[in-house]
Amino acid sequence: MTERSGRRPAAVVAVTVDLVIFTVRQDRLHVLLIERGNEPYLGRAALPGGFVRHGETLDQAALRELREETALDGRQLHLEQLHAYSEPARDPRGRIITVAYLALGPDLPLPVAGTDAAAARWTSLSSALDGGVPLAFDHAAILRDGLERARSQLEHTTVAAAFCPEPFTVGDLRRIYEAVWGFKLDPSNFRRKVTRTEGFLEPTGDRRVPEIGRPAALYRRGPASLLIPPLLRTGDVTLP
Amino acid sequence: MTERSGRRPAAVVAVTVDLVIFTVRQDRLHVLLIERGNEPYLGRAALPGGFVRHGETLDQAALRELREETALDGRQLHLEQLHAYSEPARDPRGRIITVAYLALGPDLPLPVAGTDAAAARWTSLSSALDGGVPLAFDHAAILRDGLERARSQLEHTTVAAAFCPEPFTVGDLRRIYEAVWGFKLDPSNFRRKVTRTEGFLEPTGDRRVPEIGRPAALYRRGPASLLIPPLLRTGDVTLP
DNA sequence: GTATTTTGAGTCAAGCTGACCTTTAGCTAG
DNA sequence: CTAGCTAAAGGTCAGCTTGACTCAAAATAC
Repeated sequence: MTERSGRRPAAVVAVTVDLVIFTVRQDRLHVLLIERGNEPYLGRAALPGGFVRHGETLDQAALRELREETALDGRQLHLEQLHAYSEPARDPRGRIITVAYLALGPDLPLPVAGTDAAAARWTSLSSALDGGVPLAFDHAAILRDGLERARSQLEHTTVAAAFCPEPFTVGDLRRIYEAVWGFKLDPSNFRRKVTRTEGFLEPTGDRRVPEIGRPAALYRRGPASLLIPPLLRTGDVTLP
Repeated sequence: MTERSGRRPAAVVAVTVDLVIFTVRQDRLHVLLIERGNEPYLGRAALPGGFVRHGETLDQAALRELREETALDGRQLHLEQLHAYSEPARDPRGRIITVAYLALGPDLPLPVAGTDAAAARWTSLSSALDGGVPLAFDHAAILRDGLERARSQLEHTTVAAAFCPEPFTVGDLRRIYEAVWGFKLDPSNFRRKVTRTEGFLEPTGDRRVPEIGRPAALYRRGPASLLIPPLLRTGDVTLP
């Protein structure tokens, strides 16, 4: 910051973190939404989140909210900062800036009851985005940005594996991609791609026998984090 | 945010924006640094920036700072939000969160004198990052993140053209890539790539006669913003 | 005119992609 | 026991892109 700081009064604001927590259940992308128990937007659906406390970094606040809302410790899932939203009128209570985080995790245990959070539930992305479930504040825009980031991350990184409880099969992983991107992938070509990418998948040696079909080899997440080259070349993805 | 907001005291913080402004001069990447005229870090080099004012969005604050520091209107250059930095001890004056922005522009007119900003100057990335010019606050980390983002953006988008004053040649554009990425590209293959990417370059029909060498065709920026597929497949870039 | 420099076009082997086909391994129905 | 079903796993192949390379074109300097 510049020395201008001493002359103009600094705008003092409150800062929150909001979480876009994605998971895939029944082959469809879901987001964790809570029902607001206070004004404003009482009763409306919203992204989980809360105020940043004194002495806390944004990352720490996001991890704390994640733990409080989902009883997840955050060490098992992917968490990254998404964007800061600052429209002065975005919160009727006053000047509140929020920093959104994107979290990707396997089909998580449902949020614990009994916390001070109102009812939290997994909502399919289609219901959350088509206007059937109106969201509080600017959370619809945040959700759209989170979806866009998640789709991009799947193409360029190995985070898709964060959606899969270990161990998982190549088919499990492919269904993650299909749920997030919204279209089918060729199973054979997908397998060739992910198994040839060094460090993406580590075979456990075991197999899983499904109810129908041939048994599939099981894998763990490997050490690689980047997908080079990316998974697709045609970069257009359609909304669900 | 959740209803928890009403029970716990919200941490009230000041928010600043800091700008990582890159340009390419003499085939080398440069960043705009100011010399601090106030405590803390009096006399140290720092990224330009300042406090967000009341009723102002972060984007507006970043554009305003950009205008104040560089006399640029921001309509000609690329500006995007980079990351929010929130380490409680990052500013000795107290709890100050900063949202960093990345700006890419052509070799800009040097910052106007006479503003309340202290001396501002273009600093080569090598001097700014090798420790020869220690930066105030956590600005060294912000600068590294900005460089990483800029390198990634060049690979996946057409923002490299934002570094070039129009009209420009394919060689001009290639030298941008070489300066930001820190290695040479094959001129012939680079030309094939960028001219075949639909909407990247629009020929003006004119040519530019250089001091030495064959005249080069001139181009304007096209409407495309994404590079599909990306420019490289080997994704490793070395620091300057 | 010759040397030099940069642009611009072309060649070619190697590798990857997307589309498609075949086989394998388990289950279930009859 | 066999036939049929499903999904996994592996293979084929034309077409495209890439990276390395060569070569011609257009200007200036000497």
